[in-house]
Amino acid sequence: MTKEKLLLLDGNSLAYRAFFALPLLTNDSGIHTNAVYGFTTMLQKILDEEKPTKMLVAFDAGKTTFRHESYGEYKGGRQKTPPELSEQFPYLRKLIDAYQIKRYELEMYEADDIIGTLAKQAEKENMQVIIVSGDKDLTQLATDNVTVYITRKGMTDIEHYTPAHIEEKYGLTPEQIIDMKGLMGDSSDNIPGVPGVGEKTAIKLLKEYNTVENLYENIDGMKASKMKEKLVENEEQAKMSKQLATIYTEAPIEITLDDLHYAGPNEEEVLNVWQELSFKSLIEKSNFTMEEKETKEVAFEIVDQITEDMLNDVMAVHLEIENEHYHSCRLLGLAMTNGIKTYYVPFNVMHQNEIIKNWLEDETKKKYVSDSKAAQAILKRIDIDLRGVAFDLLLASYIVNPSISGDDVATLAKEFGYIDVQANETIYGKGAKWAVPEENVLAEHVSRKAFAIWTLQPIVEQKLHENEQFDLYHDLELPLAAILGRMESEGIKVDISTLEKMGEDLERKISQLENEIYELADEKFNINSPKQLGVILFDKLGLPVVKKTKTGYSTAADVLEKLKSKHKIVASILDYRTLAKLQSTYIEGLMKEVHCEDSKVHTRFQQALTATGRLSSTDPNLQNIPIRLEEGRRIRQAFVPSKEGWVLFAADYSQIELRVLAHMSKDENLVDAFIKGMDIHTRTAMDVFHVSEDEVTSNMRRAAKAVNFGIVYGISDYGLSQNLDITRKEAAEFIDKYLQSFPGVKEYMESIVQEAKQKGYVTTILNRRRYLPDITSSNFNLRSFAERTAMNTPIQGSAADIIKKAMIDMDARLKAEGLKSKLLLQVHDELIFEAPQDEIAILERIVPDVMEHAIELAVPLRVDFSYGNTWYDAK
DNA sequence: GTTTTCACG
DNA sequence: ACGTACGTGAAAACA
Repeated sequence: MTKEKLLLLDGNSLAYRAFFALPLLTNDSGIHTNAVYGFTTMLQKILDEEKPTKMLVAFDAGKTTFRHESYGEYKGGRQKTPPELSEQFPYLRKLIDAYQIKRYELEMYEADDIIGTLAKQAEKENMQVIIVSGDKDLTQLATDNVTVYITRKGMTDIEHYTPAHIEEKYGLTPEQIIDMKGLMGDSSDNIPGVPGVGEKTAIKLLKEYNTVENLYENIDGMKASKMKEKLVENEEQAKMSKQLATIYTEAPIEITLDDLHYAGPNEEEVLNVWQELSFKSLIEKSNFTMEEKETKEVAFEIVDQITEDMLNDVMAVHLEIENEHYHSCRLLGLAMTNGIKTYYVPFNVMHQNEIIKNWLEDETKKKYVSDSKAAQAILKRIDIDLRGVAFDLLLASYIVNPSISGDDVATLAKEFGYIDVQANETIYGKGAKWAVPEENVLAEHVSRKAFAIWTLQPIVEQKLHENEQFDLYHDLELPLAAILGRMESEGIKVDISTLEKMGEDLERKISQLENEIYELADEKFNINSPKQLGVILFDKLGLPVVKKTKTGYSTAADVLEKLKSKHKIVASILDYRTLAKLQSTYIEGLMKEVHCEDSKVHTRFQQALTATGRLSSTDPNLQNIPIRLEEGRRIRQAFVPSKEGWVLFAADYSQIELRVLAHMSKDENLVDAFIKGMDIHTRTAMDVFHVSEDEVTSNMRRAAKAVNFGIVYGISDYGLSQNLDITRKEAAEFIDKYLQSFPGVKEYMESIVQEAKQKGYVTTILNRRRYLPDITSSNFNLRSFAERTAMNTPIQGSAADIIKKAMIDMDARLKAEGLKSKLLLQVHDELIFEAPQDEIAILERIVPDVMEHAIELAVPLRVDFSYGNTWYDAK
């Protein structure tokens, strides 16, 4: 028989953990669900990984325990359980019952004691025991057969405490965890410990004296110190604290190990609870079987001929494509509905059909769609110019909440509680099993999508109005989608032969470096493998380990940079990395993306993806083409105008983010610097270092520049210290000096974090929102992250608003001036056009004009520009 | 599928 | 004490 595996869960602790780690989710009827949700994801993960044969969830019972008898103040001063959490416990119990897991609580004892008692019993029976909790106290129970899992940030990140791990982490045995707590106390349980003794001191003392008792037996030998006094003064308190922290392993429990057999969940029951709690993503992902959900009937008709009477003035339309690569994949068909009649038109019926082409191109015929940019691009390929888009579900959802992940209609619809669209995966399968289903199935699926868009249009628009975001959606994102669609369809020409030549060049250099590296290492290995490279550098060559990753040694560039002086091989590896990156990503990768029909790349700009409102670019990503180093920058020589006699014209905002910060903070000093047109980093250096303009050294300017970056990112001393390779203390001093010089910035940063805490979100100039649920987390890391995000998002997001507005204005201006010049790319703070040579003089006038006045700020916006025969030359 | 690294603003 | 700078995408290795 295989060994029994017992899983013991600390119900209260895990629920608390989940509650504070996750944002306050609610189900459709307004009940809070985040604690149950976190518990569930953690439970699923552990069940999948551990496959236990026995299980129990222990809960605390009642208010008083035996610990209160010896110490009345135990757990005193504790905040009342928030009502948002209390209301979740009944659901948690229901869920555990649905999983058919035993749960247990015992008067006068805590969950810890139940778990400790059972763990000891199980160990005697030679079982393998896993304890799961959010509370590190439980680690005192770890033995060779008992592992304690503690959830870290989020709920599914779990740290495994074995005696070895505890030894490594604290240098203590599991039993000494109790002594540690006796000495340092625990504020959350109101255990006093010895005042002035924290974790560090406690560990130091225990390494010398092993236990609290032994410490006091030998305390006379300790040399006189403030700490010794404290220890002597608080001997009783320390001993009592240790007692309080000790988990009682002989609780009078009335259940036995035999009662804990676990045979798996009642899947239907679990699904019912999930349904009740609106755990849509879990329902989606689970492979639990359930009788077919009663989805609403959607009557649809597959048409083999299109007639005028089918086409109304307002309809929802959905174009079904094979996959996300809409510049190359097949169009399968389209569905359209007016809410009463729904039609599915297979591709071969709509193809080269004048009636539907005319309707799709008719500006006065309003279309509700999801992802209008994709629709426009795919139709363009069959010579149809989509017009009259009046609603875009994808963009509207993104404006309501940019954190929504997924861009398919099923996912978006579910966000608004509409469940009658199936996931694409359900219809098509995935991976090798992917296939287009028979026409009836396909037609129903696509019809359901169109119907969902129709149904959701008023609901989502209402939400936009409520949030005062309708203008942002309707006047910015929606027209921008059409512009981006044209940019993508137009594409940018790539000179393949230039890339090929560079590739051959690189190939030679790379193989030479390879040989050099093998020679220096005295063996061949895969330089691309951080793991193998780590072995060579740190084990074989004995270089000092600067930084570790969670899987081993870090070999990142900043680490290697510090090792450069230690061994010749390091510089070669850095060079190799640079060239290998160029070769694989920018030569080979880019060539794969060039369409052979027109020698162009057609990127896709993701318009509903980033949390801040920026665009992103994929297949290929044209927003990260090298520029900083000359070798890489030459890649840009391969990007050329599409027509003879044309050039590429590039215009970029200067310091847009800091100007946005000046505008929003109204800091007098920062505003003044921009109004006077000063070099902002030099000006910052003058103020921070208290020197005159000509006394600013290049190092001072460099430091000031890093501080300015830090400010935009949501400053932290640690981050700045890493960037400048200085100590944290020095970094903190820099920041302090900066904030003294720019008091308005300081005030702004503090107020934006306060606002985020109060409202739960931050906004940009055009009222784009980003929700920050972690801003109130009790977890330091999560909260700090959210605070930095609160500072950064209005800046980055407002800059994104500005350039998007500039793109719309620019499009109108080009049209108004009757120019042939075309906008091709956007790279966050710059626009790239191709233009006939004879329009350059005009562009030099109108591009900066439009960009600089897209949105008026309290400081001027400044745009630099240039042009040339390739992207490289537009510098 | 996740992790590490590195390209950009 | 806690351990990260903000926002992205692609390639390669490894599990």
